[in-house]
Amino acid sequence: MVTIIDVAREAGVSPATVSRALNGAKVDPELAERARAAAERLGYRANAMARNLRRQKTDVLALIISDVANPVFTAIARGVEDVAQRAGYSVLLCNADEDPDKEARYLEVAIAEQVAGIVISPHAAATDVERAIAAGIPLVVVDRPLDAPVDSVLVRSESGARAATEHLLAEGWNRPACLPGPADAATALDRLAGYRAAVGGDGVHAFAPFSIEGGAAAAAAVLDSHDPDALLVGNAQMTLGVLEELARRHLVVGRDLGLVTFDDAPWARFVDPAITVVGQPAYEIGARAAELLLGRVAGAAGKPETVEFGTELVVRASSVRRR
Amino acid sequence: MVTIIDVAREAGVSPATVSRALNGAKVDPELAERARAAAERLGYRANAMARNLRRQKTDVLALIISDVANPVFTAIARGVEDVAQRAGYSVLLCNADEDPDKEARYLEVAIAEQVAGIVISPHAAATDVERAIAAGIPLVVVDRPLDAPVDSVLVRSESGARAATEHLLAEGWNRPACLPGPADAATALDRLAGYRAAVGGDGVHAFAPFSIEGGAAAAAAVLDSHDPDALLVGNAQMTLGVLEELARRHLVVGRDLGLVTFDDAPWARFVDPAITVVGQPAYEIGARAAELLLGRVAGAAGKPETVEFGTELVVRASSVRRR
DNA sequence: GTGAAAGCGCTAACAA
DNA sequence: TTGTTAGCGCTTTCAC
Repeated sequence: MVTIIDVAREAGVSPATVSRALNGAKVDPELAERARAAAERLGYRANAMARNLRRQKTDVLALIISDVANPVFTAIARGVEDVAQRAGYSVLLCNADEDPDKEARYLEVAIAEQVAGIVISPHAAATDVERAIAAGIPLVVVDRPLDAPVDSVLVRSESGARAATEHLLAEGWNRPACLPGPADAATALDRLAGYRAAVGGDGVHAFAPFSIEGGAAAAAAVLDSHDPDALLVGNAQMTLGVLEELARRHLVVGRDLGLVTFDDAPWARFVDPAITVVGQPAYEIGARAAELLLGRVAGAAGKPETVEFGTELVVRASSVRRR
Repeated sequence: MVTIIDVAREAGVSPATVSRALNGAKVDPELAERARAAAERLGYRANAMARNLRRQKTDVLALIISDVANPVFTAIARGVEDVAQRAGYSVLLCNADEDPDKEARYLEVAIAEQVAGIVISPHAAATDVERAIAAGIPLVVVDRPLDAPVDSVLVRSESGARAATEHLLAEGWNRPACLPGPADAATALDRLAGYRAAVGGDGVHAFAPFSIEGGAAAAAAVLDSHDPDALLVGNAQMTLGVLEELARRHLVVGRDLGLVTFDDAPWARFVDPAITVVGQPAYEIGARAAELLLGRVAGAAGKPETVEFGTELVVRASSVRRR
């Protein structure tokens, strides 16, 4: 490893001067040039660990998302990354995989690595972020709210679910059921609440994980126990499982059953029939979260802020009753 | 921040003893317990930067992938993560987004952060990994080969493309065209070569980026200039664009046109018609790459190793001619 | 087995 | 402006 001392020796200046030259502080142009040339010649890369240790801060943000396979989160990641990149931060992407243990482990890693800030989509509202806060690391929550006073960038899931359900009812599907997701996810509960507001009662629902298997299981559960004529599904992953289960039962979407799902996955337009979705502005959510976070990193004080984005109902064939 | 010195003071022992106790070195059980209790009481988290600086190594691997939105790469990521996790390493996931600049930037970050090792799916065969190698950081390439002597975990794209094309021909599609991907990606060239071997000539092809837009553009190009009756598509993202373009032209897959694509995306079974795919063992690729890398991290010497996985043709409706 | 002390590579305070 | 020096928090000799 070539250190700043090697460079200093090579350039015939002091390590401090090399450091200043490479970090854009005021240095005699001639010496700066010598330092730069020497660094180049030796292929010098500043050791980030040493620098960070000394500076007591990093230029790395951690983004802990609940599922990389979910297109919503990859879009959020893009938003976070673009904003962070532009501000000179790199983003450490961590995939918690809807697993609270993994999530906790990544939080610990983020703290140990002393990241400048954390964006997290917590698996459950009870996720413990105390240690991060205690360590003085700014933290912004996305997608799912948290039982803690932190900055949040959320989506009005409830009104989205309500609008979607009303749309189903208006299309003549009179017995919609709701597959909101896992019972410990706040967004799932919000969706269920919106659904219930629209049906004007308890309705029918089945909790299940945000996964292909979860979707299949939940669909099977409501189809076995009740006789729904439409489904409101919590996310795109689940929808794949739902489609699988429906195919198994020879049920045709748009004829036997109406379908609306959360998340406008890129493939939603191409399945048969095309799927009506409740779209979320995922990229913007990520970007806004990163902006909020960078503000805190820069020292912005004040109460935790909550930003809420609306959803957009994109009507396609799956929710329109075939005549 | 609570440091090891605070803990030492609290426990009435020396910092060295605390360090030893917390890292499982030989310490008197009684003192060890006191140290552990004090650490717990104070909520002590070892500062990873300081530790790494001192130890001159990290327990973080970097995984630089070309596109998080591509299900193949998220599956690879899972494989890498599972193996790394089990060995006590965390994985820093970097999304190069098929952008050589971003890719280079992440490589620099990985070097600066002194990661223990790097798994990378390089955008192009010319990607420069010299600095990483010069810095002594072990590196394993996945999915796409590199013009450098490094460990690689690859897929036999050529034979996969060949088998897929032969399948199309056998199904009676006599004029298949190939949309292999971008001209600077080695896998794209391999796929083209396999296709050409099967058609026994140059055939028809159009290069385009591995993206939805790329797929649409490439499909438009071959449809405008030639009259193919089948398409072999380079990846799942592109296929979404191809489907879009075909819909725009009112061409029906399975009737007007046969279709086979690389990558068994989770949605491939559900689009209309279900898509015949050349599946890759993505998870295993990631897992194998991580194993190889950890071997090198642990000091395994020897020539660069190349592991090749086969592909699997999964025949669905899109390539079967409707009667 | 334990503690004192050195030092990883860097930057910031201080002197010159 | 530049160089010298101290020290970020940790682990690891080296004495004891």
